[in-house]
Amino acid sequence: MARQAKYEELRQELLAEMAGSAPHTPLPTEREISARHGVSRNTVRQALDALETSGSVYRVQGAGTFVAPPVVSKSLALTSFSEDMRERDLVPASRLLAAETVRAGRQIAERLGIAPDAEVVRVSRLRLADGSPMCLENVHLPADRVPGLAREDLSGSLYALLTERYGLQIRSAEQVVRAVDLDETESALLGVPVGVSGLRVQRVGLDRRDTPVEATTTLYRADRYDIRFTVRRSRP
Amino acid sequence: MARQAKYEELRQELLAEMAGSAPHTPLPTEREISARHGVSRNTVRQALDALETSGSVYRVQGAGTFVAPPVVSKSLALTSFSEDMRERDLVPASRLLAAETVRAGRQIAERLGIAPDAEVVRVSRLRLADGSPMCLENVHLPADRVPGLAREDLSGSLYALLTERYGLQIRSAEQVVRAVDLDETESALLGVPVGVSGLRVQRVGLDRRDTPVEATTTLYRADRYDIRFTVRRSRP
DNA sequence: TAGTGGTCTAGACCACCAT
DNA sequence: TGGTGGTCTAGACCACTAC
Repeated sequence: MARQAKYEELRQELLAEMAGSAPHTPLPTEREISARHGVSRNTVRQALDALETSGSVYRVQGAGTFVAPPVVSKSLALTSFSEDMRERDLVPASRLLAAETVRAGRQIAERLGIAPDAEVVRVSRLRLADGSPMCLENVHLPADRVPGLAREDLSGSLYALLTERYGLQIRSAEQVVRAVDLDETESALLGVPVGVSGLRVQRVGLDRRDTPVEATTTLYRADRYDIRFTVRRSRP
Repeated sequence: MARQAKYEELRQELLAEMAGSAPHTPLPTEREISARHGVSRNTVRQALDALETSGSVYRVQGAGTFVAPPVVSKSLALTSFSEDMRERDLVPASRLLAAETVRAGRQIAERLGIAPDAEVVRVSRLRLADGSPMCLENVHLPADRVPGLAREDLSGSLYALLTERYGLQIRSAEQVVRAVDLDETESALLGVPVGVSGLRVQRVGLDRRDTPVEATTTLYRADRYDIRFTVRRSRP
């Protein structure tokens, strides 16, 4: 059994202690937290690093660490549709449109790093939030890595299925976001007027060896969906 | 003068050494890099952390650290329009549409955390890439923090001007991305047909104390612009 | 000038991977 | 099993902030 890391435990404790504090309230100094919780200062810094990355605190050298003001957006993380919807307080659901094995084709092959005539499993689903359409999702996976997938239960989380049934863990993803005009079929499925805008997210999911496992194109209704995130200046 | 940190120096050296290597080539072990460069292993890990975040290497516990395969997207960082275009090998330019002092109004006031009747400087610019329109940019700044801004030279980088002239450093930003239908005026300025889609990015720039400094809405041509980034699974 | 976060060291043990 | 990255310790000095 993998034990919880100390800095992770500390992170959660600090988050709980901060819960009632006003923005810009100073946290105890790193040395104080270190002494009070009986851990080294490096461990405290690991916990604070995580809290800073997630946008919960900010640090000013020479001054201290402070509770960050509430933000609209936390930093972007890789989430499944279900997780994404639950974070927005919406109830996720799914309607399977197609599940079949086909040849990859040039574009999918390039994204997955396989041969164009290799077989891929294509799973097409209409995803719902609070009972009404939110997006169209089209997933492609190399067929040899997911034998029998098309016959599995595809109503729930695909990521969970990949992990439990096939031992495939998606650890990161490359995404390309673009605005597009929806065509007639897409508009009809999403329940919006013809010709309005949609948000298209193309994703390539990678395993821990940075090898492509999944290529997904998702088409969101522009009137119900946006992407929120925090960015930081990297190197000055 | 601020000296360069050792881990930053090491990061650049490792990046240079990796330049010719094939994807998945193992790097030396952390202990080896440590010995060879005469730094502690923690410092090596700081350098590797940065390289992992930027998508240059990936690490597998128990196995090693490896050169990451080339990716379409690096992790998202806060960049100015000029920096963004240069990364895409395009030449940035600018046409000033308006620079004036106005009342904030409800929406801008909320984003900047100021009173609705407070004064803000509004700078509206058409931004060009390789000579043709790329986006419409509308920046709002609290007037009391940038006195005289409307009379400055606004043809170049606004971020540089804010830093040099007013000592304002934008360290992070919250962004909201959405697909929208362009109206007649917007289409005309961007040089696209009426009714096509645009990508709208709303940004609130924050200083090192997480205080809002700038609220910007940028409208990109969907046919010329997309957003690319890498996301990682956060906590399992 | 005192105190803060930022960087760095030289150890140590653990969890995990390949063999 | 031996070697890897992941975590952790107990120090130290530096750069910067606030007073």
